[in-house]
Formats: sequence, structure tokens, C-alpha cells
Amino acid sequence: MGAEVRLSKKHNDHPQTNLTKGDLTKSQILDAALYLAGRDGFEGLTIGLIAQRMQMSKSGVYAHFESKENLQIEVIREYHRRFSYAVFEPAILYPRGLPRLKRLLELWTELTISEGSTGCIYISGAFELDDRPGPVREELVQMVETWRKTLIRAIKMAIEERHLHPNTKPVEMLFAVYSFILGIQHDIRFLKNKTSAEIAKRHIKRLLDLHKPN
Amino acid sequence: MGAEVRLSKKHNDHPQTNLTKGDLTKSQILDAALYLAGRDGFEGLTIGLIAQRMQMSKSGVYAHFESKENLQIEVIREYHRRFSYAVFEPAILYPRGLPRLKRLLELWTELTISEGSTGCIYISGAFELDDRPGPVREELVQMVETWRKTLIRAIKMAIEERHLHPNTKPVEMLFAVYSFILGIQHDIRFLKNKTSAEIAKRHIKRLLDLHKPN
DNA sequence: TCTAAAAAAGCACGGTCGTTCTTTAATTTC
DNA sequence: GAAATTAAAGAACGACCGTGCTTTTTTAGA
Repeated sequence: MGAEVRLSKKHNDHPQTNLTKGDLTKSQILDAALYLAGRDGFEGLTIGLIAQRMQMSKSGVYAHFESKENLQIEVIREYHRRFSYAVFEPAILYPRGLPRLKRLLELWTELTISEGSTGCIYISGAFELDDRPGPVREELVQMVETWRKTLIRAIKMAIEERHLHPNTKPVEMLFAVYSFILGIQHDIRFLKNKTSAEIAKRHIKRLLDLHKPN
Repeated sequence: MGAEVRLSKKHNDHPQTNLTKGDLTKSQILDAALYLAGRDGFEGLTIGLIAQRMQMSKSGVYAHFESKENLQIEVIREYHRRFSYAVFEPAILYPRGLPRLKRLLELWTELTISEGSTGCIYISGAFELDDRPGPVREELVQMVETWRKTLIRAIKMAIEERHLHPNTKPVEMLFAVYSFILGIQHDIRFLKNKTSAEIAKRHIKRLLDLHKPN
């Protein structure tokens, strides 16, 4: 009794974030891994390459994960967190209905286009893991499904708010916008054709306009 | 003088096709490689796996190509040939304009959907090789660009034939239909959602209808 | 500052990779 | 059928892969 209730079990240099040295390193590893996964895919993501990029030993890197599969899964989860932070969270501040839906699509588009980034891993991962069953694939499917449900919800809200015509079919609209984003990633990253971004934006705009209520 | 002019340099069991034993084996190797490339991607395409599938030695397989890079390039060319045979050649028999354009899209869609197949390698390859410079990537880009030009030509013909509205922008229409096919491959192969095929077909139909002349 | 715990390094393993070289087997040509 | 050519196998290489185990170094708690 009389023991002070402590949220943190340890003293360290980051008491406010409750972060130990190992946690910091691990997050830096995930950072490096995320970059490599975007560039080389999940298969090209290698413990050795990460170690090289981190300037530490292979075993040092490996020690933070029980297996490579586990590392891949953690990479996916980390990307999901960042995606939420960059797309979902800012958009949710917009009013329900069309404004929020538009903002979601804008931010997603920007993320996919943006230079420094390695594109959307939801997309590159989808085409890489499509025929490779296993926990990694399952994890990615779940993240993508979560994101798709978010979009579906936003579309339905826009219908409820009478910003979109009541006979709008959310699943069909989702397919179209998702396809256009796939098109962006394809044209920009593979064909190196930057003009497609503008074309895609026009298509998305036209799609939404087409479903405006009378 | 007096020497008989010979088209074939050799006698063999396939005089009419002018095929030597090695050529046959090589084509079978490409066959196996094509399957594996569709399943595991170009990176997962391995000499050892091909040898295993062919029931021959690694060096036996390797001897048919100067390098793995070369093998990958030949795989791409072989796919291009098959794609032409399955999509382009049948469609070109249809009358210029909308009928031919529609047939091209139908056949491409079917190829992407079809079960046994491993999906469209133009697409899976695009997302795999997007950030990996080199001859393999260049080869694939060229094949894809060829296919896209074919589609652009078909769209332009449809405009000339007055099957599509004169202010139709071919590049924009190409982006949309290409995106929808990407969407099909994504949903069917990754999400295992077969209903998207019908949705995509409706979207393509609507797109074409939207550009009908007045 | 001393001690216990955590993190990282070092090293080794069995595998598979692409590739080369040499030897054997099969096919084609005469 | 013998000779010449081509195809395939075999063995070996250096490199990198994921992974386990032991030792050293760094960090955290008193």
C-alpha cells in the first residue's frame, strides 16, 4: 500500500511516450521495412536489406520479430495505421455526406500520387499476394476490406444526407472509384504517365455528379 | 551450283513446323514459366521451380536462355503472342467501330476473369515491376503500350464511324476502361469477389452509352 | 555505481538462388 | 550406321535467404 500508481513501468528518455529503446528501434525498423515493401514488394522485403538500411546486424533486426511472416504482418498493420492517420482521420472531420466522401477520395488520391511515397501498399500488395494464400494475405485482405467498408459507409451517408441520388448503388460506386485509383497507381508508377491523375479526378467528379439528386 | 534451295536446314520429326527438339522443349519451358509467372509473379519465377515442373535439371532449363533476365523477357513476349491470339486477332474480324471495340473489351474481360488462367500478366506485372527499372520492365511497358495503342485506335475508329460522339476523348475513355479491368482483376483475384465482374461490365457499357452520338 | 534485464552482434546451419563448366545422352546429318 | 551436333544432366561456385544459439554490449532500475 502507498505504492504510487505508475502508468510507466520504466524510467527512460521518453517517459511521456512510454517508449523504451527497443520500441524505438522496432518502429524505425518498420519504417525502413515499409519503404522497402513499397519499392520491392513483400517478397523483396528481406531481413538482410532492412539490416543494411538500418546499419545493424541481421540478427539484431530479426530479434524484434518471431519470424519473417510476423514482420510482414506488422508492416501491414503499420501501414494501416499511417493510412488512417493520413486519410481517414483528416476526412472524418468533414461534415457527413458528400464533403466527407470527397475528402476521403481526395486524400487517397494524393497519397497514391505523391512522389516520395512508394504508392499505396493496399494496391501493390493486392496484386502481389493475390495468388499466395497465408496469414500475410489474410491480414492485407482484412485491412483492405476495412478501408472499403469505410468508403461504403461514406457513400451511404451521402445518400442519406440526400447529397447523392437515392437509387445510387454503393457497391457499384465503390467499384468505380476504387478502379480509378487503381488506374492512377498503374499509370503513374508503371507507365510513368502523370497526366492520368487529372483524368482520374475528372472521372471521379463526373461519377459523383452523375449521381446528384434531381 | 545445282544445290537445292532448302528452307529448312535440318531433317526432323516436325518438318512442316521446322521445329527441332530443343525448340519444342523451349516452348514447353515457356509454358511452365508462364504459369509460374502468373501465380508467383516475375520475381517468384525461378529456374529451380521451372525445372521441377518440367522434370528436368536446372542446367537443362537454363541452357535455353542466356540468363534469367532473358528468360523473363521471353516469357513476356510469349504472353504477348498469346494475348494477341486470344483477344486481338478474334476481335479484328469484327467490323470497325463500336462492334470491334466492344469485342476487344469483352475478350479482355473474359481473359481476366477466366478461372484456369492466372489473370492478365500485363496487370500483375505492371504492379510488380513498377519500381524496378531494367530491361524486363521496359519490355513489359512496351507490350502494354502496344495494347493500349490498339485500344486507342479502336476508340478513334468508333468515333470516325460515328458510333461514338465526336467529342469523345480517346485517352480519357482508355483510362476508364483500363481502370475497370484493373478493378476486375483486383476484386476477383485478391478479394475473391466474383460479383465485381458483372458490375464492371455494367460500368463499361454505361461508359460507352454515355458517349453515343445524339 | 552496481546489478539485472534488454538489445544487439556474432556466428553457424541448411536451403535456394543464378550461373558456369564439364561430362554424358540424345538427336540430326551425312 | 558413323560422325557431328545439340540437348540435357551433373557437380560446384559464391551469394543471399530465414532462423537458431551464444556472447557481448547497451540500457534501465535501485
